Amino acid sequence: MRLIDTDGVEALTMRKLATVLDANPMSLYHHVPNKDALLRGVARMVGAQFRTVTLEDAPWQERLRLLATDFRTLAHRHPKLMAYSFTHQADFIQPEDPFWVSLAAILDAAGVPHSEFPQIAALVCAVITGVLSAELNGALRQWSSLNPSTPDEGGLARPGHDEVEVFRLALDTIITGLESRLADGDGSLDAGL
Amino acid sequence: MRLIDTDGVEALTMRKLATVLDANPMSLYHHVPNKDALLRGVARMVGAQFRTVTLEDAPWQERLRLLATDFRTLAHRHPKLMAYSFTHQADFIQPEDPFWVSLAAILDAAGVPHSEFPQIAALVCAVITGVLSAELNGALRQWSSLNPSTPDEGGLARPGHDEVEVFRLALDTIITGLESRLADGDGSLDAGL
DNA sequence: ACCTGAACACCGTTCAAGT
DNA sequence: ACCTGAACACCGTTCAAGT
Repeated sequence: MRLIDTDGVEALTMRKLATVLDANPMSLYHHVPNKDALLRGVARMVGAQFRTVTLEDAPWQERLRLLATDFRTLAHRHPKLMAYSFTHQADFIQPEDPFWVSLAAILDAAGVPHSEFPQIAALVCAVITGVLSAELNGALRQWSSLNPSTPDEGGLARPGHDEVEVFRLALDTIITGLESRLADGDGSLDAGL
Repeated sequence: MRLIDTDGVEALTMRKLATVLDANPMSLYHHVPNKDALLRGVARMVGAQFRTVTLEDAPWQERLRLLATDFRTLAHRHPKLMAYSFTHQADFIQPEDPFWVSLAAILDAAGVPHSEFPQIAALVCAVITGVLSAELNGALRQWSSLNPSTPDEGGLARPGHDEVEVFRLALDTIITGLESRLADGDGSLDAGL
């Protein structure tokens, strides 16, 4: 983790790891089948650190906001590893993970019909990890500083810490969108397609 | 491109490229400073292929939907490269790109106030590329097939092609969210924070 | 049983020497 | 001026040989 956090996942090398551990590079293969398995193991260890409090009786909107920001907090603790996991490990989120369990409970509380659950859950996961990885890899800051067509207005960019705001904005926007979807088609109509 | 499309970006090697081109590996360095610059160049060439028709007088919602699906079409033409670009090139979308120009025009038509433009634009880009890269790397399919807590229901997953639907769903959801944001705070209030 | 040195098949890139 | 062979400093992984 120290190697990954400071220099990025691609800087983690079986050989470097071995020297840090004062071991022979080949001894690692006694504990792990290969480098990919090692990275999956590390990612799962970090993922297992996820914690969130369950506000049973709060409105689902607030619970979802809390779940997402708790996830963001974890992601910022190991940005390099999480950015890597989001894009290289499609199975990073597992059904038993607290994150998924909480998400399922929240969507259930929101009244998402069973038939629509897989798609809505996938949508929420995709938006959260998508915005988060844009934030972690710098794209979010890049986009926030791109003005419409007048790039000579004021300074180069806004003061700073725009990224939390964009994350919150994205979260609020899909929450509002889900609200109105759940309001006007409770009988699970495939509205508008 | 042939090498990248078939075997992925990480399979593109200066040495392999050279043999495909019937050249000496070192001759490449006469045309390109290094491998990273080569990948940026290829990514920009593909990005420049983006085309979308401008429906000046259609509602902004429909224009945004079209922009996003046109972008998705391009992404699916070179999935490996685009997935790589999304996560490794924060400046993949440039201010002069048709995509960005169109997005700016659409948000303007939607009545997004100038002060909120950077954040809304970043939000839209993040959601589109985020969901798209989840789709390209397989995470979207993974999530769609994860049922709430009854993993023993019916078959293993839905028939197929769920992913377009999730993309459309995400798009519709943020559009609806933006609609209500633009409706109730036209004077650019920082609502709800 | 456990460990490990040497080796294999690769990388990106430099640089001096060729034409 | 342009090209390129050899070399450098790395990789992940195998495998036979050591203890």
